[in-house]
Amino acid sequence: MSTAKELKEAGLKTTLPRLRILSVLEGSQGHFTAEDVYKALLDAGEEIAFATVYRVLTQFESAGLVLRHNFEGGRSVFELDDGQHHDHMVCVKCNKVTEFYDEEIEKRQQAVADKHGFKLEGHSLTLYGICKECQ
Amino acid sequence: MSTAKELKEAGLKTTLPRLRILSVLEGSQGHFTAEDVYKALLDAGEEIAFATVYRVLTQFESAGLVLRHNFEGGRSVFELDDGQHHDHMVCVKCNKVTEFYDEEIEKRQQAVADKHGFKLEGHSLTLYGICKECQ
DNA sequence: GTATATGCAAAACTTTTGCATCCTT
DNA sequence: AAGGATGCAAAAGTTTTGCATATAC
Repeated sequence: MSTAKELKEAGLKTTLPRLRILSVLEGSQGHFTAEDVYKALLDAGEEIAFATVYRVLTQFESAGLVLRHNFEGGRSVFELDDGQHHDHMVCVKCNKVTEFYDEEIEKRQQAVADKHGFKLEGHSLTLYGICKECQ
Repeated sequence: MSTAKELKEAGLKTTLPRLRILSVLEGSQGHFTAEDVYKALLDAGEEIAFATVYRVLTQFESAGLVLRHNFEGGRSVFELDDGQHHDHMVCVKCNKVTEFYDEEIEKRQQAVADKHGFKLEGHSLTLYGICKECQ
């Protein structure tokens, strides 16, 4: 799965800034604010404009390549969308983000929506607490 | 449950702006952006500064009188904290907010946290979709 | 009277946008 | 060559803050 191909399939031109941002998102952490991405590129010695980071992340979101989350704290957090839905646990001390998936929770959400005649289109579930390492 | 008493118990002086904001929050809708509160007061002919609305809401949050939510859309939403925990369904068309509570979801969240050695302190669950009226 | 709260304006932050220039195809 | 992308700077939107004045106790 070449990153260039991913861009093509999303209908986006293969440009250096986009490839660089994609490669950051594919890094180990998985969850990034726009600033995280910007700094990661600067640290790697790669020039980029902050506005471009936002524009590209927004395009990636529209193209379905990236998910955007609004955790507490006011800043958007972005992650690659691998198609596997999951929810998040965020450590309030170190900000580490851990993913999880619980079939029963998913089912109950749908049941709750159904009960209210609400047509469910998506959801956001985030657990806040202290991760094992920070306790 | 006089509102003045609520303020006293929270350790806050009983001032007119605070009483007015409290009375807005006690209104029927239940969920307000800072702007909602500000406009409600202006519409009622009561002068107030936008900064005061934010300051008071933030104080109320610290005092445990009010909960602050970060739904999609970037603006904070505030509601009185009546002590009864609940989650939210937000209509993506009319922005109406409906509350719900599901015991099973709560339990599963704790179970997920336990499984990861995560000390759960809170959570945020919001369902997005189209409410009955908007369909 | 003293401490605290408010109003106003300005600042701080995050995110978006206009426009000239540059790059991809 | 043509359309779209980037960089820069400025704007927009939300929330916070400094400071003089006003208010609660």
